[in-house]
Amino acid sequence: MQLRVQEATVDVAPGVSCAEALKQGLSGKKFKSAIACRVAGNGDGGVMLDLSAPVPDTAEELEPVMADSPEGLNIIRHSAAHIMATAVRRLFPGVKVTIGPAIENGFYYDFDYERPFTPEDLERIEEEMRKVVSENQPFSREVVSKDEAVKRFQAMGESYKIEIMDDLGGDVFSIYTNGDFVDLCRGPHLPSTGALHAFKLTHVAGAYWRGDEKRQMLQRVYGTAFADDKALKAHLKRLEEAAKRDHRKLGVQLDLFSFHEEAGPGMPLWHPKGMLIRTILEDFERKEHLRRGYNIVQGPIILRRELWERSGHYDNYRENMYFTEIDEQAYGIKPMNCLSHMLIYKTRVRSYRDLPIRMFELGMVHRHEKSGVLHGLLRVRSFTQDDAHIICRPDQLQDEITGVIRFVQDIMGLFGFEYELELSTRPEKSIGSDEDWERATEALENSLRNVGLPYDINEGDGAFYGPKIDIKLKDALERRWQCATIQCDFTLPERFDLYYVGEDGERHRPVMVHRVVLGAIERFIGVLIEHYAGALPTWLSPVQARILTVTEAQNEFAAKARDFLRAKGFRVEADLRNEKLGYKVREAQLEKIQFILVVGDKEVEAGGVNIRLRTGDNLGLQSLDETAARILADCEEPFKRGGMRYSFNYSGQV
RNA sequence: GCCAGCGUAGCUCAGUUGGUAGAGCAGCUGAUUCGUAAUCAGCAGGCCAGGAGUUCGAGUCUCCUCGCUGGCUCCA
Repeated sequence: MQLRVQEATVDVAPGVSCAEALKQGLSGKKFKSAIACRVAGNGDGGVMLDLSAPVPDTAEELEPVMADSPEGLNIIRHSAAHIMATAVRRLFPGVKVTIGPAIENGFYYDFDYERPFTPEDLERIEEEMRKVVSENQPFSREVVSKDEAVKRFQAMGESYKIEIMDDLGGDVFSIYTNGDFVDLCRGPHLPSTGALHAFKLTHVAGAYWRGDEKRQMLQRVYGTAFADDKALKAHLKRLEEAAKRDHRKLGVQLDLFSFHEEAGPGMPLWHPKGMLIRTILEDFERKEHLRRGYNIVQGPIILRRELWERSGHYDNYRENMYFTEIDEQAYGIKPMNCLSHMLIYKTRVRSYRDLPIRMFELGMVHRHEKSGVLHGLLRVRSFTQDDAHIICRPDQLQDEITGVIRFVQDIMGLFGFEYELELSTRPEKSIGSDEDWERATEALENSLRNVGLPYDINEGDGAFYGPKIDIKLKDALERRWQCATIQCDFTLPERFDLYYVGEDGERHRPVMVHRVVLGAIERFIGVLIEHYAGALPTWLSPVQARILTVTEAQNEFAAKARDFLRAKGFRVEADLRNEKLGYKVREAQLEKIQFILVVGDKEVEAGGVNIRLRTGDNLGLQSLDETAARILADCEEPFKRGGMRYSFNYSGQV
């Protein structure tokens, strides 16, 4: 039999182990870091082979899997999980293992043990793992009948593995052995434990068995592993850097917002600079909604409880709502803005000619989120949605959804965000006819296709009243946060008896689309801060420029220059303190101010300023007019960049 | 809500085996008038998250509550 490893051709005997085949292939020196191999060209695009398994006779070509490829990293990390389980079983007799997959940037394994693991345990486990690695135990694969597998796991007391097999179904299972540890596993793995070169355990956490909060809480141990030490160190360094971009840290440093135990958890308070960012963003949004044919409306923060009963929110989300009572009347503090919008719709009879009606509200809502989920600005209890409800005819649904997706596309492009789209379909608990669901899901999917954006399908993850599209952004640590969402709703128009008069003179039921673009302003600003590491684009910066004097002799001119720029609408401060220039520069730099304008005797004489950017670049002496032109150009730059569907003309001036 | 960890001055942190609270930065006062990331000196600043307990004595040990952090679950 002949095996080809990329350019290298190796002759191996039939039935030789894959590890041996790879070793021979590698002697061609083409794939120094290959850790596994794959059979290519066998019809279904190739299968991963375990290195310890014999090469099947059908094999023609072997493709190397490089250690630093996504596939290779998965193999390394999943093998690391097995090695961790091996170590844990040695250290903690009586522990039961459950599942241990590779995940983004690492791996974990869930254990059932009599007590939680401590950070000290983590160190011991890591140490024991190093021993397992140094023992260089080969991973070997066997395919056995279910009866045989059950017998073996029963003997080891591994009841979870049996439950997994029952859930998976099937008659035969592959099991992997290294040393005395046997695990139910699909594979593949490294050839042996000694091939794991760089790993680190990071933290322990509780996790429910099968992700079900009613079931056993297990101990999850997280770790990370890479092809080599250099890559591992680089990853840990990245995490350190990411921590510096944490919006909670920057929020304090830049004096944007705060939380108070006295005010209540999840209730942000906006300081002047943070509120200025919000104001600019909100102004921008109002303009963008108006130009897209939305109407701006506003409803009250509290509405009578009966209304929430009618909408179904009282039944479904009572636990997460705040209530109050006034004059013996029960009120609910709104967790959503749609009810007011529907009441506005109902104030008159609407014709088919009036639709679609798009109502936009920067609506402050309150949701009593579970205490454990709160996270800085990214998950709060009091927040403002850039919410809109589109009430339209069924035949308009598709175009309306497409319009919203394009809107989202524009905004995300403006900020240079990468985002993920998910289409969520009908959940088990839901209301509405099959026909409605199909039509709406199809409208959402068609729109996604029309716009040509890639998306994932999240089966059964829709809201109970309709399917939806979610747009997710990443924070500094690459955790995903839902921002924009587009949801179809057949229920509320029904419950509130919304109708329009059609061409035929009859009453018809409209469809309602709930949608947010930024999502919650709070969350969006949190993600923005992390995205830009606090250095916001000039149009959004609370302070666009600061004028620094070298000595007090220039204070008069500096104040004039400040007033000149302010009169043009820019947000400018003057630092007239009796401090050294270097000190003032440092402060401005730490505050991430884009334009640092230095004024000394030379500049006063020339009637200009010396421009230093936050990048450290020095643009030299510039006139005040030239300075104003530069600030403006900087404001408009993101709007002019490619990829935008509309040309904005917005400098963020307040 | 669940599991674990943490909570000392506005911020970042130190605080020996339990013996009565400390630094840097920020703030205030004064001096200094200075050219692109920290001028010097002085002053002030704390119910050690809150409560209960153990102890002659608790920032240090135990329990409860609150809050924060990392996960899990949830997210209309």
